[in-house]
Amino acid sequence: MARSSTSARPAPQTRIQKAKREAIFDAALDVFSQHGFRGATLDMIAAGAGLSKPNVLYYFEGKEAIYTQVLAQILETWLDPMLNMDPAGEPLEEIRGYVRRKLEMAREYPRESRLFATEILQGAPQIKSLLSGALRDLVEKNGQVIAGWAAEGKIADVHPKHLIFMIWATTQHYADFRTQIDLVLGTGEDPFPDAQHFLDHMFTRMLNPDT
Amino acid sequence: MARSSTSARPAPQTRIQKAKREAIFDAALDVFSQHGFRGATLDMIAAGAGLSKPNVLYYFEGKEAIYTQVLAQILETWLDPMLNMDPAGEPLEEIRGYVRRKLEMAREYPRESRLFATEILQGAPQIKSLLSGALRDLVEKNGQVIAGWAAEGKIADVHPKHLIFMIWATTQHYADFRTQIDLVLGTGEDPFPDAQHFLDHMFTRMLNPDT
DNA sequence: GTCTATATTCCGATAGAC
DNA sequence: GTCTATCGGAATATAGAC
Repeated sequence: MARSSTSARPAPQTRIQKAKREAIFDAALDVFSQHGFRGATLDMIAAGAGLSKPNVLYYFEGKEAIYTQVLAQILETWLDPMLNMDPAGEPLEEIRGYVRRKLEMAREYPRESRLFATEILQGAPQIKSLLSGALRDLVEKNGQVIAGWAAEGKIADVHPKHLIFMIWATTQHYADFRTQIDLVLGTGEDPFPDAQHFLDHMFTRMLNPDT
Repeated sequence: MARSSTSARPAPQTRIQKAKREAIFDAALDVFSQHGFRGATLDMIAAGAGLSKPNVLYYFEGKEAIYTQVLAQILETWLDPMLNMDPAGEPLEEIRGYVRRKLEMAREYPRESRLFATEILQGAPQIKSLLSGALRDLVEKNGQVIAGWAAEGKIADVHPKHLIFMIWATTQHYADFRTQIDLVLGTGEDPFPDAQHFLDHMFTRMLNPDT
């Protein structure tokens, strides 16, 4: 009679339970990123996970709990482990490397990008504090590194925070607006190779201190 | 017994009817752009328009009809009257002018931008044909003008379509991700003046043919 | 743990009085 | 034309058998 049966829902214990929770997570990411929170239904998530609806609710307290936990999970990989400029590094390489990693993220994790975009578009009801806290500090810190490089003449004199916004906008665009890009390009081809080359070229031109 | 009472809903006739339809349109744009189609409710729209729910349904055939018509309406001002490069114009001015007008649109019509973004994020179910038709042609045409300028050495040699994507991404970002921008900047200040100057500066650097 | 059946809430749409 | 009241379907969540 120690510590069992006290919590409302089981913490992941056995391998099987963990696997099912992950299947639900994955299906939920699919559904929420495509339809938004309100547009998603438990039936869709259950079907995607290969479970019945009540069985999904055995593992999670409810639809909102699933959404909150999925969002929290993706923020760890999204907000923003890659924004970590080394003041001692080669400035152009540091920034271009960040652009490359962000574009790689957009390519590999488009569902996460779209879910994040949906959350922001709707006013970031669940992650306001994270944006004004941890993310703000991260932008402040890295912005100062960039400003330092500019002051030393190692890169062009650009507004650091808007540069970061521009990197976010241009890279995430290839995940969030992928539908539009594919339809406008018309070809069935992967836009990322061209995008990678284009962005590398453009940020190089923007940051070149010698012009 | 000529032509009355045949259509299911009244076409806008009197001034008052037209005004109420516009009030509904405006409220619907508010609600749909913030919550998406599924997240919006007729009660929200009715409240925003100052009408009862059945009264809203007197003027429109249903929720989906409202959404479709609002979307069609905004596309006229959004997709994309500003993308009209003059081959005989000054290249840098043509492109910078387009950036400026797009950013101005993001500032003046953020609801339209967000509704459009939501529609694309969810796979553009209603406007696929428009994207692969009219918009695709527009990008093709203007892309060739830009490519011509690059071939003549009047601007740097950049990938024209990805340049257009970049303009869309960077300008719309200030409408669609405004919540994030405000929280990250922390100050309550309008980000658009800095954005305007920053983007003008950056696109100038990107397109300068002499480097 | 997992299911079928069902309770409950919410929302789009309609009926009908005025 | 506009309202109150309500129907009917959909979706979240629960009950209870197995």
